[in-house]
Order: sequence, then C-alpha cells, then structure tokens
Amino acid sequence: MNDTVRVRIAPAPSGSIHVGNARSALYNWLFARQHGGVFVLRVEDTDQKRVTDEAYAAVLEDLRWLGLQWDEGPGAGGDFGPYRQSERLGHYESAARDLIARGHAYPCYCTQEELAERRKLAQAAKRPPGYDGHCRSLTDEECAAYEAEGRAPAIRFRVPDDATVAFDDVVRGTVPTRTEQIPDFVILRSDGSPTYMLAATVDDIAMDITHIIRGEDLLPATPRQLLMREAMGITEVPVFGHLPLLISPDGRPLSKRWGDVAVDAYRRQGFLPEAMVNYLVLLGWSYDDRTNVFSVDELIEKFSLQRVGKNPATFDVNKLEWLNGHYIRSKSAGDLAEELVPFCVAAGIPADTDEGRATLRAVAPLVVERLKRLSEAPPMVRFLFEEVTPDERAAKVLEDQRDYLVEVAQALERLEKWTSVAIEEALRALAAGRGLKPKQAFQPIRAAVTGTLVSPPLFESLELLGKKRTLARLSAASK
RNA sequence: GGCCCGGUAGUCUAGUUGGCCGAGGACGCCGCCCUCUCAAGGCGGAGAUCACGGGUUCGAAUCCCGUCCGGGCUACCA
Repeated sequence: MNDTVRVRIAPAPSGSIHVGNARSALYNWLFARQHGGVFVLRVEDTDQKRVTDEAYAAVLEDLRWLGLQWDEGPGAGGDFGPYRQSERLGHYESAARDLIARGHAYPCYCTQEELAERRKLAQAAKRPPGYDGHCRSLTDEECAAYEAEGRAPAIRFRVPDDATVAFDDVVRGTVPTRTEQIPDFVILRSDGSPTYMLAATVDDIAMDITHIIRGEDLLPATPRQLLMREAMGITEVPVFGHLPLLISPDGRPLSKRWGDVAVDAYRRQGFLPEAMVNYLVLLGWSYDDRTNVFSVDELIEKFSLQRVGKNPATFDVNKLEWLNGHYIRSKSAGDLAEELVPFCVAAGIPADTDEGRATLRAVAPLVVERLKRLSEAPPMVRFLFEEVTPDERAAKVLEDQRDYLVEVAQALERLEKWTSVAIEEALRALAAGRGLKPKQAFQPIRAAVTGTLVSPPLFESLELLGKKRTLARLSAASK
C-alpha cells in the first residue's frame, strides 16, 4: 500500500443510481480530490441477473452528470483493471482456492432448501439463525459422497472461534465484533461465482484501496472482510467510514414506495447537478452552524469525514428545490437557455433551432428567478412559440374587456419604438386615463397575450413577442 | 431472538473538554415591504418540555443508568 489516497465507488449496475449511492460516490470523490487521490469506479456485476447494457450505461451517465469523473474504471483506464467484476472472476476463484488450501475456507454441500429449513428450526427454538457449521469439518469421504450425489458445493469462509475483530471507523469510532456473531459465510456460490464479501475484499486489496467510504448498511460486512484479509495474509488495513443511511419523509428506508430515488428522475425533473451535489453533501455532513451553499471547489476544500454525522437523514425535496433555484439564478442567460432546450422540446415546444435558442436566450433573464426546476419553464415561455388559447382563469378575466383591449391595441399601434420602456409608458398612461389600478389594467392584457394570468413581466414579454403578434392577439381576444 | 447504531422544531443541522444555549443557522410555513401576475429580494414571526424517566452536579442537550421508539445486519443480495 502506498500513501496515495485511493477510494472507490462500487455500484451494482441495476439502472440509474440511487441517491444514497450518489451521496456515497460524492463523499468518496470529494475525499479523493481533497487529498490528491484516485477515485476508482468498479462495477459490481457478479450476481446481477438483471444487469443490462442500458442499466450499466445509466450508472456511468449519472456519475458523469453529477460531475464525479472517475480516474480509473470503465472508459478511464488504470493499472488495476479490469474494473468490471464479471471480468475478474479468475481472481476470486484463485483467492477462494488459496483460502481452502490454507484451511480458511471449506466446501459446504448444504442445499438452499436444507439451509432454509434449519434456519426456520433455529429461529423457532430462539437460536441464532445463521449458518450452523454443518459442513465445517467434513472428511474427504463425506465430501466424496456428497459429490457422488451430484451436489455442487458452495465455499464458506471459516470464521475463527472466540476472537474479537475491531476496527476504527472514521465516523463511528471503534467498532468491535465478537466472532461468535459471525456465522461462516459463503464466499463462492455453488455455481462458482463470488459473493460480494469475497469480490469486494479481493478487489479492494488488488486495487490498493486505502479508504473505504460506504453506507452504514455495510457496517456488519466490515469485520468479515477484515477477517478475510487476515486469512489472506494481508496486514495492511484500509481506513473505514460508514455513512448514515438516507430515509424518506415517512421515516422508512428510501424506496420507490415513497417517491423518486434515482438520480435520473431528478435530472429529468429539471434539477441541476450543482444543486444535487450541494444537497446531497448536506445530508449527513455540515461545515459549520450557518453555511448551506457550497461550490464544488469549496466542498473539495472543506469537506471532512470527521464532520459526518451518525444519524440517518431524511431526503426532503424542499431544500433541494431551494438550492436548485439558487443555482438556476446563478446561470447566465446563454447557459440557462441551453439547459432549457431539452425541457422545452419535451414539452412539445420546438426550441431546438437557432431561432428557438435565440428566443430562449432572450426570455431567460425574465424567467430565471421564477424557476425552481427547469421543467417549470415551458409553460412560462410557450406564448412566445405558438398561438395561445386563454386558460379558464384567463378567459374569465377577459370577459367584458373588448373595448378596453381595442383601446390598448390602438395605443400600442401608435408606438414607434417597440421597447418595454415605451410599452410600459403607453400602457400606464392609458390606465391612468381610465382610472384603472395597475393590476386591473394589466391582467387582461396578460391574459390576452399569454393566455394565462401568471407570466414573465408583461412589458418585456410584449417586447419579445413583437408588435405584430401582440396586436394580433389583442385583436383576437377582443372579438 | 441476537449483535450494532441512532433519537435537538415538519426537514437538514450547530452544539460534543458540562455554564457564553431559558438552544444558533438553513429549507418549509405565516405576515409585512417591494410590486403589472408569479417569483426573486428585504424585514419580521410562529415553531424544540434538546425521545422519556431517574441520577451525578452549584449548574446537563452535553456525563451515568434505565425505558421507549426508529433503523442496519443476522442470504449461495449488495
């Protein structure tokens, strides 16, 4: 082990990543960047029957979108590859063989049915439900007999009796475990494939991982992996840090029953990666008693595992939305327009043209402070792209406004300069002449021109729409 | 059942060598200001018996014990 920090994120490629895994990835990435270390992406696809190319691509895409570029892994190269476990099967087999040879592992011929049956019995008798050591000391003859029956063995790790495994966790302190608590566990399935326990241990050693930062659900896996390292003769031990779990607003584990758990879903709803990163980092970590907004550079500088809390955090979209609004507002008109293109297209607005982009660039300053999610933009800008039909509330406001709208049209018709300033001047003068309050004067115009009662600022909107289209809509609404 | 972890306002949290905390910040919520709608912005407000019960102490969110609640693991899932 050298002194370069090497961390890894090891997702199972079962589709767009879970926000909890995204947070783990983020913490690892920040830690690596902060220490000038290496961030490794390792794909754990050993047992995934459902793994598909699309699901695999989705994982990579999510990480890229979040800006968590990996230094080693699929597509990035590295000296410790390959980085997909399905391509490393030989390593696990030989590691298992080696453990057997040295007496640290043994074949277990129990079928899953037998195991389940005995587990049920044990639980009924209030005994621990873990593996009972049935095949722990079979003779060669007994093994041969099972083989003759056609049974294929799984390989189990022989957990030492009467010992304590302890490690220092950066977030939880010292965690001791008695080996009685750890039943002999399977490291190689009967079909020859490795379990997570073996694969992760072998790869963390082979890839020279120095810090393992992962979810608290894997806390109990740590003493097992430590035991295996020891059995393999590895004396160096990585630093561990187990992060508190993320839960949903109902207090249950974060799951689809409650809402969106996949990064991809938030992306499609119009959340910016900057907001997602900022929000995720706050779920379980804080810098001080007042700072909430952090740029990525600030996070790289200020993040620390020591300040990660121990209590589970609820994923609450409110704060995510607030941060998203903040980051949207920080965008330039050009950048925001570009971000809005796909959302407009998805809403059926043909913004994916030079002209469309130009229009979006022009309205961007008008909508920028009104958005919490990019997906909220299409309804606000639609009137610039297509003819409008007043919605219910707008239609109501337009009742009995024919004469007024005709006057408005006449006033605007006379304008020589079609600027928001000139428009405002003319409309205010008209309102004053008629003794109308601003709201009374402008809402009917808004309704006629945008088809809705909520829109970007009126005068600027009219300027963008252009004189011709504005007059046409006023005329249409006064018929 | 066993082992381990957690419990500060609706939410994220500050607080960890006990006193500066009759508990600070942020989101959300309510009100006011600004105002052409909606936002943004500014100002102000409500909201926490620091899970509960004991104890130690001149003094506890912070230390000790117990209880309750929630969670993780206990798989040939990861």
